[in-house]
Amino acid sequence: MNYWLFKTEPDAFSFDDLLQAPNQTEIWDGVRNYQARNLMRDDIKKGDLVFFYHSRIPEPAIVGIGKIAKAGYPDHTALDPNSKYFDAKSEEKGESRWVMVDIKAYRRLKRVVTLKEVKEVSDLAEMKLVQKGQRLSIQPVSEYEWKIICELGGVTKL
DNA sequence: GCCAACGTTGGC
DNA sequence: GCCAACGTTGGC
Repeated sequence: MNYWLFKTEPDAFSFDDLLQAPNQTEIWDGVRNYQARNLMRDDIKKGDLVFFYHSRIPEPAIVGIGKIAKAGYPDHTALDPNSKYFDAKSEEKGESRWVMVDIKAYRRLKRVVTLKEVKEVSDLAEMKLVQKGQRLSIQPVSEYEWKIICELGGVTKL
């Protein structure tokens, strides 16, 4: 079992949107960064748990937990000329060079854990989230960090 | 293969 | 909305 953190701008797609999706499951498409893609392709497995992080808002925060419902598979939006995620290079090749996963809502945190709080906890100082210049939209989270944040979020039992 | 120009991310 | 930090692109 591995743990991850996915960033999203809630104006575009929020944890509430995931809760309201059919079967509370949605494709995680549109990732166009090689590092993030490689994590989805190689390391993210069905059943892994994911912190849902809301970025680019006045108080960025971890708000919920999702579970990987389907491991990495080709992101077909790269081949769809009508998609905002269309990728000409994938089309040239005839196959998508990008990867997506399916994620299912699992648990809302009882309390959101803000970026500010994460920065204040010395045991979380190593988290990618709080490293300077870290923009990766999909990040690994250690089991230790996972537990601390669950505790801060009021989630004691998964 | 270098690197300037450009585009994106995301906290503030 | 600004802008620093990054990632990608493409001419050479």
